[in-house]
Amino acid sequence: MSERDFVSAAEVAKRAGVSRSAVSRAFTPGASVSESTRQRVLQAAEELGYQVNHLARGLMRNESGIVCLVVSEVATPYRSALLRELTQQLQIAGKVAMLVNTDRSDGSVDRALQQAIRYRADGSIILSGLPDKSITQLCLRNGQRLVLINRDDDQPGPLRINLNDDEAAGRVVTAFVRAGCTKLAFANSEAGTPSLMAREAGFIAAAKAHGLDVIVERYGWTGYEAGRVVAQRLLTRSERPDAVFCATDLMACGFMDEARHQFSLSIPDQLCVVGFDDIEQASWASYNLTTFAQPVAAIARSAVSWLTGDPSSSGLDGQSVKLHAELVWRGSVRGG
Amino acid sequence: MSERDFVSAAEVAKRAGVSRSAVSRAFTPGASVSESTRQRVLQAAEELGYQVNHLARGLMRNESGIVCLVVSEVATPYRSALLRELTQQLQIAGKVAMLVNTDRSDGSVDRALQQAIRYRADGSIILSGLPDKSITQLCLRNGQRLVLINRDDDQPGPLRINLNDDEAAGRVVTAFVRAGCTKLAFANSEAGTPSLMAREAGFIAAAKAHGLDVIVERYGWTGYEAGRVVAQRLLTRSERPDAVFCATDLMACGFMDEARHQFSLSIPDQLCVVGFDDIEQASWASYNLTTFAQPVAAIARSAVSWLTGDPSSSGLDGQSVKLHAELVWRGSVRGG
DNA sequence: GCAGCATTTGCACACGCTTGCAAAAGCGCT
DNA sequence: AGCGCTTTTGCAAGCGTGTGCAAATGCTGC
Repeated sequence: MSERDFVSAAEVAKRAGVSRSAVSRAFTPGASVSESTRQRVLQAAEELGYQVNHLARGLMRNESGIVCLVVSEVATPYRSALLRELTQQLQIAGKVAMLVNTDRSDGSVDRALQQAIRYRADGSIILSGLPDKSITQLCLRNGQRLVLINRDDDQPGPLRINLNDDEAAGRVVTAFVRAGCTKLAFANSEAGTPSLMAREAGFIAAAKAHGLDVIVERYGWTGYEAGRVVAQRLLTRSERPDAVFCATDLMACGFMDEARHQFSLSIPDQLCVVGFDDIEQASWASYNLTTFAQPVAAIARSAVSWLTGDPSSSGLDGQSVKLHAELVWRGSVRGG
Repeated sequence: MSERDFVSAAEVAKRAGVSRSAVSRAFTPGASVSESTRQRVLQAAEELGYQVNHLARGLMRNESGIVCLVVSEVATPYRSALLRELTQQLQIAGKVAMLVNTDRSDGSVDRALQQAIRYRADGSIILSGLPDKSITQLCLRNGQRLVLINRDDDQPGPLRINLNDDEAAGRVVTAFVRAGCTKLAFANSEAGTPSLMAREAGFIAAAKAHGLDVIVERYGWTGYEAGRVVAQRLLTRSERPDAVFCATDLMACGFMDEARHQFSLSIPDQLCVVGFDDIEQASWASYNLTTFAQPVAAIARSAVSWLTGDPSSSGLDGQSVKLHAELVWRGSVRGG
């Protein structure tokens, strides 16, 4: 019972009365087989419960059909939404997703990519962290395609997908100004990833263009708790902000909860809030948060289509895609 | 550049001045190699950037190290938390997770399991839906191990992990009664999965034991929106419930938001609410929901340890594990 | 019936690895 | 040195598949 005994193409061949190559071809789209034998093979396969061994196929073809997803904090709303989108797109493209968790430790992403190489993945998509240069080289040298999402690394080779973070941040300032806010604050985390810093920089720059200063507070790792702590700090200042741009929806949720339940502030009357990501909770009645929608579907589509694309047509090298984050107006800013 | 050209064990062998078998053994824990040659091989491998080809290894050993996770609605808080736990445990156990999305369509789970077989996965863990009997047979016949989480199927073979849903539901009734509630309601979805139905049945039974009736309302698929709709229906009844047990935290969040923002009810003063799952949002200040914590870590541990366990010791057959959902007291019920 | 051609089929090798088996090497002892 | 024993090593046979190549088959038009 415990012994693993899969049915092989040879057995199917015998049952169908054809050669083993025939059954191989019957399962290879576009191969040279007559319709009659193809049917006979398929029938025999069905009866025996045969399934092509993708390990062996991958060994021969030198491409496994596996795409490795490297991600930390999978359980976070934005990450899991992106993950859903990616796996769906991959399945549609006939690939299969391999999921590798990373933590904050240094070699974590590198180990994930090693796994990818060991399974001869056709490519890897990195949602968190950055790979070491050496391992990136190793991947590329092996014909592994790499996609970096929202991690701006400047080495050539990988496809880099990013958003217009700074421009988006600029639009927040005009929204705040139009709402009559004057004391702007930015709630960031200490993670310091390029996209977070771009939002901060863009916000500050646009504020300066309006002649406004920005109070910046950073704490923790872009989660709900971090938002509460930052709120705690910002709202106890002598000069209390009347508008906050949070680097992340999760932080915005924490911020709003703290503002309401600990400081009894009313949103948007006394405080305007804008977030980023448009996670599901942003649309919940308790938050009703105006925020920027990450185009997760578009991100996934371009990642997958580049991974599965023809190498000659798309070019394996140093692409950079910039996508647009759309502002979703809800009720956390006055006068939407 | 586009050609995939991995370095093979043969090249490592040549560089290290040993036979190909030696390098194979150097990478196989517990194989018979002298420490000196092992070091030489490892060094050569390092220099060449060699990574064992797990496709070929899996082909030989007839076990790939892949475990397939079959799940729908990955982006849901409870699902993604379970997913995080599972992938972590799998990585610790030296396995790697393959993620397959399913939708509500019928053959969806079956297709996922076919993928698993094609990649000769060592086992599959099913978080959503139920496989067809025939495909289950196929899996088991192939020595694929199967784990079903919260899906009570009674066919022998797979490991079935469940919670004490009905007993838990009973404790909700005593909590409501102690809070002085008399008009009980149960907010369910139309999904009709065994665990949801067990919660409903357990709740009704315990209420009856207290001489109380329960109004049941079912709508949609256990999400936030479903919770709002059910609230809409329940709270417009002539005899408005003063206590609601929601089949799911997500539904509870929707329910609470609707109750507060559309019906201006105060929780827990006018309405007590209990949920199930203990998703992260349940602990957010806006909800502060008393609910049952799914022991996701324990679930993942038992699933993985059974999958990776010695077949002779654990026995491949018909295990059933029942785990305990712990009540987490927060502020959505009076008198916690 | 046969030449000429397109289509289909089978053979055999390759892919990169593991592992049983027997030969070789090391080692402690007389 | 020689024996018996354990450890290490290399050989070669697989694992299940894809695919180039040549042989075989089918088809068309005379």
